Amino acid sequence: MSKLSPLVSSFVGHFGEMGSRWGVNRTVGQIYALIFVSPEPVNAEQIAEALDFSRGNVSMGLKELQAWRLVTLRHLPGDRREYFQAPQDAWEIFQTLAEERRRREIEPTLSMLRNALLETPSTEADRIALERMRGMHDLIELMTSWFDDVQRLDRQTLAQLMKMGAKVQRLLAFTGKVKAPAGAKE
Amino acid sequence: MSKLSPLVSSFVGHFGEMGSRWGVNRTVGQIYALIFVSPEPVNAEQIAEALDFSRGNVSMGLKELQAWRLVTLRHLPGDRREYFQAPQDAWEIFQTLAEERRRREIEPTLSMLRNALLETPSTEADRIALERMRGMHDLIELMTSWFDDVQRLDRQTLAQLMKMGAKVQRLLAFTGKVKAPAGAKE
DNA sequence: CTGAAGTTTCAGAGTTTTCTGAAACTTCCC
DNA sequence: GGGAAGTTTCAGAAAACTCTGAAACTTCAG
Repeated sequence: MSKLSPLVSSFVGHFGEMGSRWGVNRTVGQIYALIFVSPEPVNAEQIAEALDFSRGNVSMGLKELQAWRLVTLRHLPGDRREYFQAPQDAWEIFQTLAEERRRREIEPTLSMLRNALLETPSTEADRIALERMRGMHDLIELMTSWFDDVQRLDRQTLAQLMKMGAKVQRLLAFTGKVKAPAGAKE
Repeated sequence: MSKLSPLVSSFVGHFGEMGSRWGVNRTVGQIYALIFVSPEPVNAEQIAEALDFSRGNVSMGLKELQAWRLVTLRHLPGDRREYFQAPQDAWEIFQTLAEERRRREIEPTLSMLRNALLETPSTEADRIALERMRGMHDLIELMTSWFDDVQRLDRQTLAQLMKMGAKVQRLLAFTGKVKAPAGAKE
């Protein structure tokens, strides 16, 4: 494990660089990348050696990856150390990421907006500000509740929906006509 | 403009705090928030005074917001200064954000993966690593091309799709039966 | 061309975040 | 309980990022 192949090394390096854009630090990105491509589960010691990070740093990084639910813990029989592996199911990873990002990046703002909307504006400027906040709030609510719905769909349906892509429009147009005759509003 | 109301002040403060989670710095978050709720377009000087930032900092922040396409430039007749305003259409904002994030957070990784997939693995470990990278690559491609499709839909269709939420499943199941009789694969 | 009004740049100071490594802690076996 | 193996914590060093303010630049009117 000590020396990484050029292939793995460049993958790991890229994740380190991108980490900060994704909301984690360099270390965390690299640790994840390494675990993701490792054929076998790896332990903290192996990670520290392969990436040349301090043991403490790896421990923090692993803790954060667990908080993101991006790695899972494994125990090998007859070995007290903890081994880590990354779920490989791409959909599952995507869902986890979406949920966590929502929790960290969207929920706090939604709750701030909800609070703000309880206020009664005392000036014209505040009235306008509140109106705009309401617009933002409503969009976020719509997006997240749609996301909830989509997450509840089974994979097959989801795959079907995605493969359809823009063609879904025709399908919807058709349904619209069946349910609401031409000229009906909305 | 010099003194912000408590309402606006807390909105602006929140955007400052969240900024780093969203991939911009505190200044940029606050400037955007201020512009977003301002009843009238504002100029750099007004922003600097309202938020108590240096003029240079505001200039950098506005540049970045323009790079994100989150603010637009306006000129008032008979005034040489540049005035900024935030588009208010929630869908448009959402689209812009999605596009920019994709460009910054996803495209670089996609192109790294495409490159990696051209390699021929020389060891078993590399072969496995490549396989996993391919999984990641394929999911990202699927997601982004679906996203392209959805972005091309008109608003009404999109709104309809979102309001349907999970009910879309029934619709798809129905189509599936029409097009591919029970038992057909996929 | 000149200078006033406005904007941008950037070196360096200030602040925040990350990382190390040693110490403290936990767990498990004998 | 004692101690070996392993993990976590955390103070302070190092690195990265942000912000200021003065200087350079741009634009425009006269």
